[in-house]
Amino acid sequence: MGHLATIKDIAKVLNISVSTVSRALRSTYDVNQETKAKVMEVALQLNYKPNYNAVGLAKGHSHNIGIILPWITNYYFSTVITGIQELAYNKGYNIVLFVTNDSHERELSITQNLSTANIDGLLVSISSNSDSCSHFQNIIDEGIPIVFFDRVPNNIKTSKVMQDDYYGAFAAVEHLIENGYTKIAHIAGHQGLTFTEKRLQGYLDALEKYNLPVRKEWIIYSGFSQECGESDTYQLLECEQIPDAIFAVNDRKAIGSMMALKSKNIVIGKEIGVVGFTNDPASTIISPSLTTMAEPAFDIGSKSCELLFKHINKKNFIYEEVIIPGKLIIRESTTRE
Amino acid sequence: MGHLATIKDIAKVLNISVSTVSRALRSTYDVNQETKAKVMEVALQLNYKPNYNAVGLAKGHSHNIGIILPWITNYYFSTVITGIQELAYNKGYNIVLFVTNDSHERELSITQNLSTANIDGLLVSISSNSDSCSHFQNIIDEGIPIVFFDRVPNNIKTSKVMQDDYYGAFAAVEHLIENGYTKIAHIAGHQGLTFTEKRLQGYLDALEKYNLPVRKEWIIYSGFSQECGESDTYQLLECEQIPDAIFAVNDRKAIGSMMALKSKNIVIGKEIGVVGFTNDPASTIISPSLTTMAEPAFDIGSKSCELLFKHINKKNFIYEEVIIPGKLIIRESTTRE
DNA sequence: GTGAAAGCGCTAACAC
DNA sequence: GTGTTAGCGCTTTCAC
Repeated sequence: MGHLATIKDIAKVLNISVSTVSRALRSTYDVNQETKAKVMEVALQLNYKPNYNAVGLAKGHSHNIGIILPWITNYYFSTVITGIQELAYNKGYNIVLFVTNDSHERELSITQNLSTANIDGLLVSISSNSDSCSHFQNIIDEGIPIVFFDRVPNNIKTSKVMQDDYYGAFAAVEHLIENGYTKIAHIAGHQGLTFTEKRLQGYLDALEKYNLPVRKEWIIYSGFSQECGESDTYQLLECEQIPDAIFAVNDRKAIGSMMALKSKNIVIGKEIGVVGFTNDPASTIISPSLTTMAEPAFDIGSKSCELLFKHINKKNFIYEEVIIPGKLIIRESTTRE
Repeated sequence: MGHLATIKDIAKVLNISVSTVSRALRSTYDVNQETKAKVMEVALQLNYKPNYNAVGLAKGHSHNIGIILPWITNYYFSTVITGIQELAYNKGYNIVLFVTNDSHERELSITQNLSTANIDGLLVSISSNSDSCSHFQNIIDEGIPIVFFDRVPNNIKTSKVMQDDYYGAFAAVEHLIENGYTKIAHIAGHQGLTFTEKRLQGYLDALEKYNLPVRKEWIIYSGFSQECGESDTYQLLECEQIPDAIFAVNDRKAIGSMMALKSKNIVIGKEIGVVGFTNDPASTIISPSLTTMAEPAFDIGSKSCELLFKHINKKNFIYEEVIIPGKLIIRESTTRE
């Protein structure tokens, strides 16, 4: 207790030098098979674990990757993290987690206090009101790579991975149209966020393709919460022309919307169709079940992590923007009869 | 780019020694106010960030705490992490996250590969089938403190923080009884887990208090998933005596149970009452809404973290077991008319 | 194939 | 109040 075994201890036991031990442990350079075997044995015996602080200091990297995101208490982000975790674990990297609570100030404070010496790379999903992203550019300039996922800034040149927000939205709205809905509203997310804009564009283009009306009052920007979905919907129900379908930027808002509709005794599907985005498990719990564009959250996580490792391993790795398609899951909320 | 500022750089600029810089930066010992101000200024100018690898090496600790838990993709655990994160952030600690996927093998591998030199303490919720917990005892013996939360082992002497599983279950079942349900079943979690046993005991004692029958076939152990809740319920419906209420070990199982009941057109509340445990947001999304014992997930996280810091700061801190009460939230699933 | 020694960035005696 | 120096555990030239 108290004293952890070091390579010095191993060296002493075998009466060899620390450098040999170091080499043996990492099976690098040419080291005698016998010596190596002995080193391994003693290491095991002494319960030796490398001190990553020391390794990091000596080698100039840390074995850590950081994740910065708005929240973890929802299906999407927690699943992304699980995907990241899986890959990082296999590569022997540790994950250091930072939660911004979707606050730009917190995001700033986190990035400014981040000791870049302790993080080999960063995976980030920016907060809603991060119009300026210079704090991330600074980090990149300091030499530590960043891969953005989901909520990506558009003025930084680095790898990004996203679900197919544009076609996802397009397909969701097209599905609504194919099912006979014609007055389609969109309850959107925070204005300014790239994916919010892309989903909006998909919505608009689908309407245009089918010559359906676009009404300003049918497009409402607000937050991403269930509550926002609820209040947006009440607002929609006050419109001069009441829509017959709602495309929500995510499932939480779609669910809020359904709650509002149910409270007004509006029959979902028949009177007003609702389609969401995510495929949150809650979409099968609510009744009627929610039609939604499923997001490949786990894959987004593992793909982001994969790209990050490429950046870490070869600097000047050409950045990539990866777009992973979603999958429309048709359920009851868009069924008319 | 490339070169990060070090205390040496600061020292060079001001033509003073590194130790003065070091002292000034940490505002420890007595250092001239003027010198200190200058150091701070240059540090800011050079965008100096301490290299925690080096600090860790020199001081023998790491600024990191680890979290090991089964999953993060559910309301409870992700909220606990958020609570931990909040406290850790304020104390300037980083969080290193490990997910076991509820696999004992993974848990073992994580703990065995854990370099204890890089973690000052550990917060853990054990996996379902971790009957043996010697791997955690080993870590404690190596000198790094552990605080367990929620899923705690009972053969390790260290701080633990839990919701009040026993009284929570007792109160939930008592609520059922007060509402006239008399044939109450319990769909439990994995056998062997402390909290599973405590909730079972609360259930049993409530029945006993009111002289209600305990039937073996009404108590089903299985996993914690919604699917398990569903299949457990189908099994219950096959019983010779069909229960008129179900107490589920958690909300996910309760929801699975409700799905099963709904598929059989059984009117929840009226015919069969259901009560859960957690207060997962899904409990208000499902219809009828689910009565549940709310768990103080966030507080569990921050309290665990607080205790861990106490252990870290004074070794031989007497361990504490903290039990945080829950709160019964009555909704429709236990309303008879 | 192995050892000696310098050094990664920082802290902490110990001098003065 | 400040400087000098050793050392944390490891990697890595450079010798041999």
